[in-house]
Amino acid sequence: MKPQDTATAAVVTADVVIFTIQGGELKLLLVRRADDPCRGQWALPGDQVRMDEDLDQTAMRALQVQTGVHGVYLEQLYTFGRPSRYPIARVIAVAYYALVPSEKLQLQAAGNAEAVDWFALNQLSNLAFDHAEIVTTASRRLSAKLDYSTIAFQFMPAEFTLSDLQQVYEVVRQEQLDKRNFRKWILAQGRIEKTGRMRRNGSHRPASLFRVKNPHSVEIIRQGRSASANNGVEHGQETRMRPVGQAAAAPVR
Amino acid sequence: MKPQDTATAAVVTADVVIFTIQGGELKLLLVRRADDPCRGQWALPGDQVRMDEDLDQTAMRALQVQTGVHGVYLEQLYTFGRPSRYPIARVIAVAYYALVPSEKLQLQAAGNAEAVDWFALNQLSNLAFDHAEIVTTASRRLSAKLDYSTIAFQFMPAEFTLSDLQQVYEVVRQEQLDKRNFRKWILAQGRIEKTGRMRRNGSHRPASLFRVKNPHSVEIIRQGRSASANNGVEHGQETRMRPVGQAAAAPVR
DNA sequence: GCAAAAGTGTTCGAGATACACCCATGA
DNA sequence: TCATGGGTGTATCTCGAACACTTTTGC
Repeated sequence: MKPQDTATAAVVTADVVIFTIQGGELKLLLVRRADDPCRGQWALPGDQVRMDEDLDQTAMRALQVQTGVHGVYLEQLYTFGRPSRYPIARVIAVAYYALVPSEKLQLQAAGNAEAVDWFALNQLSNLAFDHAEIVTTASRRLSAKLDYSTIAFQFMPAEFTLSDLQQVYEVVRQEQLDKRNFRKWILAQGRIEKTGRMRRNGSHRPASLFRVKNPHSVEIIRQGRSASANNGVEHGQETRMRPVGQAAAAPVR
Repeated sequence: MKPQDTATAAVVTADVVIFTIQGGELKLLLVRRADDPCRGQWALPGDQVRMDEDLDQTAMRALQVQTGVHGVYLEQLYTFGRPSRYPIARVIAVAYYALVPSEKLQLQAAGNAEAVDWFALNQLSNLAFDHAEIVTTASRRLSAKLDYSTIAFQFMPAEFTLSDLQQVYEVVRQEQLDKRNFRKWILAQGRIEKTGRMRRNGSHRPASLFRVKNPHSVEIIRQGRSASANNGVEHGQETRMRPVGQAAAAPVR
């Protein structure tokens, strides 16, 4: 509140946990650091917040520079600020997470990264700083949000099969789902529709392709109930539209 | 990631949205600023993050200094960092929200506040900076979290009636609930128990008093389902214990 | 014809919802 | 005795969970 009193200025960074589904695994993007501290260690992509830059913009910029993708789902996760989390300086990290469709993968090491690669979530080498903690938090958030929002669609390319979509849920939640129940459930939501095209993929029956009706919105599915209301007050479904290429506003959770 | 390159140091503050239930209304605590900028305007309590201080600690400190309470529920909300949100300097606010039982209210203007008071949520005068936006975000989070966690108990004093508790849900969600269904639902959870004592409160039948079995934990109630699993994999209920007087870790949502 | 994934319905049970009256007290 | 909030039970409905076989294709 009183920035002029004690000049406790800190460095603020935006670091991004970038998820994708690849080969039936949940993977995330790491960069090998070219600079000290922690030179040579794998870390989350991220960068300092510039003076005239919004936090979301920093996250998007870091995302774009490291992966070449833009217009993907990006949401603020949590802010990590333990004094000891970074050696020497006081660095506070505003962590974001992003979901990238498996089609958009185009890697390019750039900036202060000497290498970029995808890692399966359960086989991470030891990460720089407190980035392991950030990854854990992001995974939990992703898994939770899968259950009460339409975030899963953000992993999907423009056209996909129901098996593709089911796989997202299975990989993130780490459990097998029943095909019939999954299809009933996902179709009952009315958020996807058949494109009319089919994908033939091997020596078996071809699969119908679907598209998301409203690909750039992430909606909250289950509004809470907890106990029954006895009047007609309807408090609207939470919905947030997000222009492509822009970060989401502060989320409901 | 490279704090030494461009010295983009910012001031970081922790600001707290402090909720309580008072007189059947959801209220929050504001302070009138004694200093520029925005001198004389009402704002959220908060302070600069000190060099050796965790973000949670800053929030707790601000909370304690302004209200004299400690050991209440405190959770990080979101980080606000628009470049224009604060005049002159670049100030990034890590926002928290806190829930205070209605019994613990002890106000005292201190620090850089010339006055402290409670305001009903729907009659806020225009707040300093982007604090109105922060309050909106906090209210949404609170309302959402009521539905899928046991956060409501954090509003309750040590002993309370079921009507008291129901009122919390009604006030926050802004709708009337059916008494029978509410009691069935809340008792079926098995998280509260009768103390054996009664409260006599007026010219009507006395009410049984209850206590929370596990008052310092906030648990996630509804684990998501989305589609039925067909194997026995049980992924544990999310539960976080939080020592009294300490801030919560990064939440699931 | 055979391997491999796509596609499809029904039954069951738990929990959410709707709904109305008696009880204990103080004035 | 009356006004006030405390306290209780039942019927119905919705939705999630369990469960197995046929279809279409490529080889």
